[in-house]
Order: sequence, then C-alpha cells, then structure tokens
Amino acid sequence: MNSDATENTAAPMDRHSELNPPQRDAVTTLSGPLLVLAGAGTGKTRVITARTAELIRSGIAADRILCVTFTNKAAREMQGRIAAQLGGGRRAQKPWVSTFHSLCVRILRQEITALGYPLTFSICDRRDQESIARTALRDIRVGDKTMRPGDLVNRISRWKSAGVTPDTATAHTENDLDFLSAVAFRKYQIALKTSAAVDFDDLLLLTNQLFCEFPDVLSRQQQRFDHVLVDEYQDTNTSQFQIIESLVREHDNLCVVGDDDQSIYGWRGAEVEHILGFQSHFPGAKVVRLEDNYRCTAEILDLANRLVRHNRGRHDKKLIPHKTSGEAVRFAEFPDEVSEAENVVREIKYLVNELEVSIGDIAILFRTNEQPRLFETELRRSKLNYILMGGQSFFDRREIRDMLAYLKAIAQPKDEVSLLRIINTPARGIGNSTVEKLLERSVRQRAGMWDVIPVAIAQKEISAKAGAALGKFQQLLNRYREQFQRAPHDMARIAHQLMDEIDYEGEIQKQYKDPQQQIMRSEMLDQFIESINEYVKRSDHPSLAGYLEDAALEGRDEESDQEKELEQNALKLMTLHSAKGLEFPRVYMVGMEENLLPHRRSIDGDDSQIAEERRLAYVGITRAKDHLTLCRAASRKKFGKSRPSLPSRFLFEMRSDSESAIAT
DNA sequence: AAGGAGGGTTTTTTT
DNA sequence: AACCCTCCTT
Repeated sequence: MNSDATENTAAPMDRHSELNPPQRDAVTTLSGPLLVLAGAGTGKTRVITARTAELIRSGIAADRILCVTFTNKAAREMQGRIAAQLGGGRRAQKPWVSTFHSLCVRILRQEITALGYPLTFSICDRRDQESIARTALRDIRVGDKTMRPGDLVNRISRWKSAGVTPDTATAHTENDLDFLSAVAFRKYQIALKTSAAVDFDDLLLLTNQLFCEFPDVLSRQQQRFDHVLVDEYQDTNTSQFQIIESLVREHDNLCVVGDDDQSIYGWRGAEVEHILGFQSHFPGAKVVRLEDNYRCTAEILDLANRLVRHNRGRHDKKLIPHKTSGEAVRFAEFPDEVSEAENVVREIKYLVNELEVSIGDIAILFRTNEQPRLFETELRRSKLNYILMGGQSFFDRREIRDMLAYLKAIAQPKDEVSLLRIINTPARGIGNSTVEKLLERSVRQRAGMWDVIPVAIAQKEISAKAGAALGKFQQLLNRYREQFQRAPHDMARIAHQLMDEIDYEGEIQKQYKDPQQQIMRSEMLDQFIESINEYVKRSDHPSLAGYLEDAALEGRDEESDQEKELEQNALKLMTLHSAKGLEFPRVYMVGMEENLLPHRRSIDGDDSQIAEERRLAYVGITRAKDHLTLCRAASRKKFGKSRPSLPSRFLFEMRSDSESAIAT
C-alpha cells in the first residue's frame, strides 16, 4: 500500500544520549565481563560501536581495544561506524577490529617470527580443503559407504574446532562412518603438512597451541589489549572461545554480544553453550538484555516470536515491537519453482516501476545456493538490477583459481595441491599417467613431488619427454619465484607476464567455445591482475605470500565506492546465512518448503538440527523491516525431475497458537 | 598425451 | 540441467 519505502523510522540511537536504558547500561558498563543478550533488531552492533567509542572517550588508548567479528564485511562496517562515532578529532585513533582468522594470522606471524622460526605456511581455502579431502578419501571405502569431500571437510572442521586430533578421533569411533572419517582425517592432516599448508581451523588451533606452549607469547598478547569485544558471540566455537578466554584472563574486560536465537552455525562447530553459559565461564558477569526491537513491524515480530518459541533450551526473551503496525505478512503459494520466480519478480517489477519503490530496499532470501538461478533469469529478463551476494565469489572462479594456484606453487614449492592443479594446465605434455607415477613414488618414498622426479627419470618410470616437460616447468616456476622475490612491487606486471608466457588466454579460447564466455573469462583475468595491483598499492611491504594470505582471508578485496553504489541500487539475492546481521525494508523468503527449509539433511538428523533450521527461518523473518512475503512452490524440480513439495512445518508453527509449542 | 563422447552424480549453510 | 569422471579414439 504505502508506496514509498519507509525511511529509517527505527532506532533513535545514533547519539549516545538517545540510547534506551538497557543500551546505555551496556555502553557505560566499562569493566568486567558483560553479556549483552540482544535480540534481532535491538541495535546490538550499535551497542558495540558506542561502547568502544565510550571506552576511548574514557581514556583507554584505542589500540588497546580489540573488537572481534566473524566476517570481514562486519569488521569493515564496524570500523566505519566507530570512526563515525568518534568524530573527526579522534580520527587517528583506531581500535583493532578484526575477524578471528585475521587476528590469528597476525599473532602467528608476529610471534613465530619472534621465536626465530621462518613462517612459511600457505592458507588453504575451502576448495583446497575439498581437493585434499578428495584424495584422502580416494582409497578409503567401508562396504559401499563413501563420503563426499565436502562432508569430510565439515566433519574435520568440527573436530578441529573442538580440539580433536586424528589420534583421539580414531580412538572414539562408534561406527564405520566415524572410522572412515577418522582415517581420512589423518591422511588429510598429513597432506596438509607435506604441502606446508594450514586450513582455517589450524589458524585458531595453532594460536591456542602457541599460547599454551609459550607462556611469554601469551602474556605478551594479553598485554596488548585492555578490552575485548566480541560480536555474534553465539557463533563462537571452542577454539575461538579459548583464544578469547586466554586473551582476557588477566582482566576479564570482555564484552560479548549475541543472540542465542540466531545461532545458525552449529554445523561448523559453533557452540550455543558459550553464550548460554557465559555467566559460569566468567563469574560475576553482568547481563544486559536488549528486547526493544526497532526494526520490524509488530506483525513481522509476532510471527518471529511465535516461531522461535518452538525451540527449547534458549534464553527466554520477548522482543517488543516499537514500530507502529504495518501491513500483514503475506503467504504465497505457486504451482512450481518457475512460477514462484516469475511471480515474485513480476511483483517486484511492479513495485519498482509503478510504485517507485527503491530496488535496493528489496531482498530475496533462500536456503540453498541452487535456488537463486531462476530468480536471476527472471530478473535479467525484467531488466532489474540485482546482485547475488556471497555466491560464487571472484576467487572461486576457475580461471582465477588456476592463476592463484600458479602463484601459490611459486610462493611455496611444497604446495602440492596447487602444483597438481596446474601441472598440466594449460597442457604441457605432463599427462595423467606421469603424475600418477610421481605421486605414487612420492608417497612410497615419503618425499616431495619434485624430489622424486630425478629418480623416476633414472628408473625410466616416466618418459624422457615428460621428464623434459617437467624440467622446463620447474624452471619456469623457479624463474618466476626469483622475479617475484626480486621485485615485489612489480608483482602485477610479473603475474601478467606469467599469464602471457603460459598462454592462459589460449587455454580459455580452447576451453570455452562461446565467445561471450571467452570475453567474460578474459575480463576476470584482467580483474585478477588489478586485484594484485590494489594489494601492492595498499600494503607497506608487498610480497607474494602476503597477497595470497589476503586472498585466502579476505575473499574479494574491499569494495570500491563504485561497487557500493551498485549495491545500493540493486536487489539483493542471498542465502539466509549470509543475510544475518542485515536488514531490508522488503523481504521475500522463497522456497518455504519441507526438505528445503528445514533442509532435507537436517530432517534426517536429530532435533537440534531442526531447531537450527528454525532459527534460520527466524533470522530470515527478522531481516524484514516493513514488508515480508513468505513463498512456496507446490512442486519443485530436483535432479531434473519435478516432484511435489510440501509446505514447511515452520509455516504451520508460525500460524498456529501456543498449543503446539507446549506440546513439543 | 589430448580431446571428445557418454555416463553417472549431484544440491546446505561459510570464515 | 550442469558438472565431473572415465573411457575411447586419435
């Protein structure tokens, strides 16, 4: 009805004096452990930033304050908000705002070098992990049971974040699957080690290990920070908890902010127990509850409250709406997923073109990454601007991964994962059989790939031709290694030269027949060179390893102003997971069906997994400020086949009254 | 060794 | 429907 997007009617809280009483309480409690239980839309990030600013005003040096976030995006945003809070005069003062992983890398780099060891590991990203997992699983099979690499990586990640090693994992197997994964876990760890690589979880584990084994390292790090603040505390896993606990042990000046109802990362090792048990971990902790919601209309909030009431074992809180009522939440049903996309997009087109709704105010949220495709097609057809957030990132594209693998193999000669990726891309006469033989020998001799080549040639295991190709390839890598070392400021140019020398463009022409694809891929490569350029510009001591580290931790580098503008004028397509922490005037939650939300794989699991899916739905609903539409399709295609799709159980739970809630 | 055809598998969520 | 893997031909 109301055609123009409702402006920020919310939260009169930008000024400190306009904080509501509990918020002010949280902001001005400056020492000791503090738990801020903040429901959705209650201004929790604002409390963190205001509190940080308050600490600085009270005389704490900014660089003795550490704010920890989970994503780089959140870190950047927080940095900006704190700067805004402090105003111009204190612009020079910047607290440390960092993700767990960047924090750990910084600590490791600093301290390991200080201990006199060379720091030469490379960081594996998710794709690398999966490819290691794939080889680890290759000849492991129990009966006909096999495991997908992605599942293994998740399992290993959960183990690692809980401090489980391959040894302890093997000791506690209860079934074949456990045993299978424990064996693969060991192989995975060995592969990482021989590649001189660490994964994301190792960064945290190594930091903890460093703290345990070198007390002076720990105390040095403890003395760096007088205050630590953690956002989204419900998502901390055990190693993250340990790091935080170690850092604040001496002074307990720890402020954590979170909402147990928004814990949606249990599958990767997050433990709600950390937020539920905060007061027993940190005796004497003060607890502040923020229950005044300034974001959602009463109708939206009512729905969210009703849904989440079906979960047990939560801090009971009730969000109080502070917005005048809006329109009713809408429920829509369509015959199939194509029609769902068509209709949602048609409505959006109408809103934007006829009612002058700003397209940047609209978001479509979904459970899985396969869902947005249809919406993309429809949006493009309707000539509506959109961005797919968090999807296939820049560094996930095949050509970028290939180039990165080159750089990694150059930076770290031991990195066999990267080496294997590019050893014959573009084709240079080193075929599968050659690689197989080398791999086999390297496992047998427990030596690196490069080390076994001379023997393999001497034994006539591989052809002279392949041997020559290998020699030439090694020379290429060595030559570039030297060049990158000699002129790190020239990295972008050297990388470009490398690309030309291996004729990667030619490879693209060969691989993709479609000329449009070819153009797009080439553009990607240009952007890749550009991203190196930007790295060199912003860093004091650029190095190849430094660039690769950034690429692994940051994903895409900071958005330019241009991109920010683009983002503002585009509809957002994103998963429920990546929507956490954001808000939009208009939200469409699509695919509200059994097997999708809750997802099939959590239905098969235990109750706690359904509860997590329920929280996911809760997160989605509470992203909406004014308008919310919940959509479902009566049938949906899966693996190319159309099958009937039932409405999500959550739809019934939201609409029914408390009886069923009590029954659970 | 390279390229292409055909067959089988896949889709949770992410720092 | 898209992707990956394997096998087959050259």
